[in-house]
Amino acid sequence: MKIATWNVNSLNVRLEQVIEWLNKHQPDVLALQELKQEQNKFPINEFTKINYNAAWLGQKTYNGVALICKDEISDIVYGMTNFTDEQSRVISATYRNIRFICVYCVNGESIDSEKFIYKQQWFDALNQHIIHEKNRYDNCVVLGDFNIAPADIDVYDPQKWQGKILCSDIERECFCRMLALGFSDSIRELSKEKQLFTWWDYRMNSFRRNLGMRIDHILLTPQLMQCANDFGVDTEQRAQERPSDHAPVWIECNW
DNA sequence: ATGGCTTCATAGTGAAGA
Repeated sequence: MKIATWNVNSLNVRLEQVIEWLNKHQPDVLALQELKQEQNKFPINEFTKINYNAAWLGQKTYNGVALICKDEISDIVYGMTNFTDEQSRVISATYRNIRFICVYCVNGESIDSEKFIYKQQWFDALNQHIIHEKNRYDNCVVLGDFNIAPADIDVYDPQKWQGKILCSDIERECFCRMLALGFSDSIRELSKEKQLFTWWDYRMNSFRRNLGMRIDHILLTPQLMQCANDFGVDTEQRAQERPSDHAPVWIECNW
């Protein structure tokens, strides 16, 4: 089974690239973030045309998440349990008896911002949601744009970013607490201690200079982690014309 | 130099992303 996640930074702009990517890579599941598209504008026909199903949660202008799957999707939950959020950031669904939780986590702007308070509250709610889902399903995947670089190795210039948004101790503790619920950071484990990035700022020629961060993650429960055998970050996609600032990230497991 | 670019929005002295 091939499982992928990609923050597409507007599905309106990137639809053609997403369809091409699905055709080329044929993942079983692709989690998308930042659709930036109203619920009723989601181009479901473009996905069914190439034999994919989808569950999505959109809104105007910002956020928006989707799960694109090769086969039947069931038990779709929109948003988080016990947390009312006007922002469309979470969708959960079952595919081949595995629970997939697609997340577009709060950015937070800066650690002295109001949005950073929201980020912390939001992650508390996400943990509760994950606990709830994990009680219902043995095998879970939490994947998406976490907006957290878990360690210094995940940052191109840790000195410059020390204590800053995406890299603060508070955020890294949030990430650790999530793993402590019973998940592995699959890309980190499969790549060992190798540095790799999933996002590069549009500015400063960041991609060409490889000034990036690893903020998109695929978290796996133990049985799934045990059968994970390959992974990749599709930097070719980030190198294309008019790319998203995030690259697709994928893992393969014998499931 | 706390900028640089991209998207969505509106016509802002923009807002937000990461």
